Amino acid sequence: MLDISEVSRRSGLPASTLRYYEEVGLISSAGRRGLRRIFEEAVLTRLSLISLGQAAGFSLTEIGQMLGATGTPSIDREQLVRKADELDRKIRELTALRDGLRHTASCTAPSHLECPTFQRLMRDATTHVVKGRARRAQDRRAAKDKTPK
Amino acid sequence: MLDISEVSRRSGLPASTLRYYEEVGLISSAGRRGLRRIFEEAVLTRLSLISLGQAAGFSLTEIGQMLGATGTPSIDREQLVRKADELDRKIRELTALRDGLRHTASCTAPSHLECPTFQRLMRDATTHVVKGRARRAQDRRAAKDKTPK
DNA sequence: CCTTGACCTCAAGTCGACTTGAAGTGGTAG
DNA sequence: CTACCACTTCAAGTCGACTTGAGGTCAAGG
Repeated sequence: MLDISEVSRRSGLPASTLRYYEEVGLISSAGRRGLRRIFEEAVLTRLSLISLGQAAGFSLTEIGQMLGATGTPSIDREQLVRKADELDRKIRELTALRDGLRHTASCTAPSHLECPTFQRLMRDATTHVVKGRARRAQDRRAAKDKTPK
Repeated sequence: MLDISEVSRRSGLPASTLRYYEEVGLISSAGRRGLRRIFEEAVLTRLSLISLGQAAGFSLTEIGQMLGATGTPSIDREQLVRKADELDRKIRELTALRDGLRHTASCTAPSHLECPTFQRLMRDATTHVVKGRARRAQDRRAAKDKTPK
């Protein structure tokens, strides 16, 4: 049983963030001692998963879904596979970008923008970045229409 | 020479975003026809680079630095290499996360949190996520101290 | 027993990256 | 020539993810 400062110390997250996470249902405390939250050790694992998910570019909402909204961390397998595929795409993008940067750094062409290798890398990598952007914009509009005010 | 709607169409970005990018100095227009902005073709390349950078998790500010604040896209080679290394780290993180997800999806253990493979993947991957978080928090505090109000 | 300080709540603030809306302007089709 | 409408500006709003601050509570040490 850990108090909030202990969780903070061991997770590296400020107490304010832990309270916030509890408020939005990402973690839960095992109860209170007086006013004070007490946490189980398991929360540390959950916090690791959250940080990891964030590093992967998922929103807290998505992470909440992946971890199971309600306490128990039993997860929808199909959803996991979808997320993994998403990550695969992202990794390919980043790899292309990294190669692009490396190439640009060592390319002796007068302007790397003229280099065909660079151009190809870029075009490849950008295609579905834009698609993703368009999709998210669409999602936003759809959400807004459902809640017209 | 393209007008803003043409750039919007070909880049997939709303006109409002293009104006915003110009305002913050990420792109520039070749001039005006009356009130209306006109852009060179080259802006499309630049916009691709910007989207790419975003997909890689860089802020617009960082992207501005990478692309060269002032018009010309000649870039600091050393900075490029640093960014590439950063991407390498991020790619490794994401790969670990992806493997973790895949493993979790197929693991038959009663709870994947008890699976040693999963635990190792997670611990490995989270370590410097937390470091990065701490660093950014530190940066914020430093920036605030310099501009005490 | 009383003070201290780590914890609490709740409202408001911040930051990045845009979007939205109202009100104005001017190139061009009819 | 004039009406239309795509463009413009500028201020304000939004969203996610937190942080900050004021004011309150209570367990433990002196």
